[in-house]
Amino acid sequence: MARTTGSHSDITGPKVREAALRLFAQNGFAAVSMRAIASEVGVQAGALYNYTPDKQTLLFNLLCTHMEQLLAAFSDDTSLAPLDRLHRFVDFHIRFHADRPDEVFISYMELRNLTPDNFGAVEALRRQYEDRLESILQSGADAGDFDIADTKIATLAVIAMLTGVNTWFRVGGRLSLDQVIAQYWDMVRKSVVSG
Amino acid sequence: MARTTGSHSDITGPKVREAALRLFAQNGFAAVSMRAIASEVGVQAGALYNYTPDKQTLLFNLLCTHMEQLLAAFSDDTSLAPLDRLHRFVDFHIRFHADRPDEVFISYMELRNLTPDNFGAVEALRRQYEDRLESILQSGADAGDFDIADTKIATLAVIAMLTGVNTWFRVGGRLSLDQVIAQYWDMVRKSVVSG
DNA sequence: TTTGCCTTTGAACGAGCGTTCAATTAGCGT
DNA sequence: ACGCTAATTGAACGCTCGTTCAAAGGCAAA
Repeated sequence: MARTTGSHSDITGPKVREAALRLFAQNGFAAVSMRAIASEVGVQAGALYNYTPDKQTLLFNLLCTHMEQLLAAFSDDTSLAPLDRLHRFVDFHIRFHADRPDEVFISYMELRNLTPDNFGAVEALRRQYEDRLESILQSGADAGDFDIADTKIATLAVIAMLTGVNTWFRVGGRLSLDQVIAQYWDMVRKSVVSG
Repeated sequence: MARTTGSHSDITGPKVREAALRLFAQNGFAAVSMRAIASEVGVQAGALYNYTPDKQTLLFNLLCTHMEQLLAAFSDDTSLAPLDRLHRFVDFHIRFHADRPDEVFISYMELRNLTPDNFGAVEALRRQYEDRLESILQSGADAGDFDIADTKIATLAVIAMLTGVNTWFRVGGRLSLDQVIAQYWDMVRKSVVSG
């Protein structure tokens, strides 16, 4: 046997990325073999190399795509009051991340499995995202709406807190996503305003 | 050659755990071979099996020991005011974790490489620690000192925020640990009190 | 219907993996 | 000084890994 009935690049390509994403998130990059990914897709391992030059690039593309979608999805509105901009950021961040648990997970866990070059590229994208939040906090601090000792630290503190939602939140759990967002917004708001 | 000059169990045992800890933190459990650990210690791979029944148990012991030391190191004082108890927790958590970056890192990253039984044991220890913080928040909420919608969520939010320090803090960086703790305490305090 | 390309197979490669174990020897108790 | 024990070596086991590639065959255009 060689080429099989129904085989097509447009179908197999996305399936490879989806299978790799799910398996990397579940078992970790190093613990997932190309054969395991192939088996999930329903092809032999060799066929994967029509869709990625190697395993490393497969991971890199997943992380890059995720970060680019994250940056593209959030649009700040600098004409709003800093507090409203922050509110929109918190709401967006929690929702976007809750929708993509696997992507978020590998973006944090598998960074060290990137080559130095690839790591640098992903880090640069992450920093861009952090800068979006920091500029909001800086605006609020400049306007006197916020009381923040160091905006860089506050940025990292808020992002860590919000991203932590992904470690425990499950749809259909005790609380709805709206309830979760409401409480996190309450805590974030209080933590940065004067008082 | 067989037994080598200076070889001794009391020396090699700790060296194995230290090397495994460092390498697991640096490269990830799955990416570190027993031969790599042995090489770091200065022995052959076979010698490691005098100190651990297998690689999995080596990881499990590292995580277990870390969690047990964490639990043993923090002593709550329920006679204090909730705000003071929380202050002590924040200070303790950041200092303890900043002192053990490798242990903290693998405790978060390598949980999924544990067998289900081992995972359950470590999870139980982690939950004990979270419960310590939650009881502080609950006390403050009951006393009317804190304004918290859901203490379980607030617990996870605070811990995520505090543990996030480890992803960027480095001794000798722009800020001292005391400065970092001061700002995090400010943010945590404001996020839970009324306002 | 034929042609040629695109996709996939399946075997193969060398390397490295966790783990075991008989042989060997350093160091300690006597 | 000597024998025992504990620590270590080094080779070997069967297995899986990422990756390559000639061969094969489905599919679309002509």
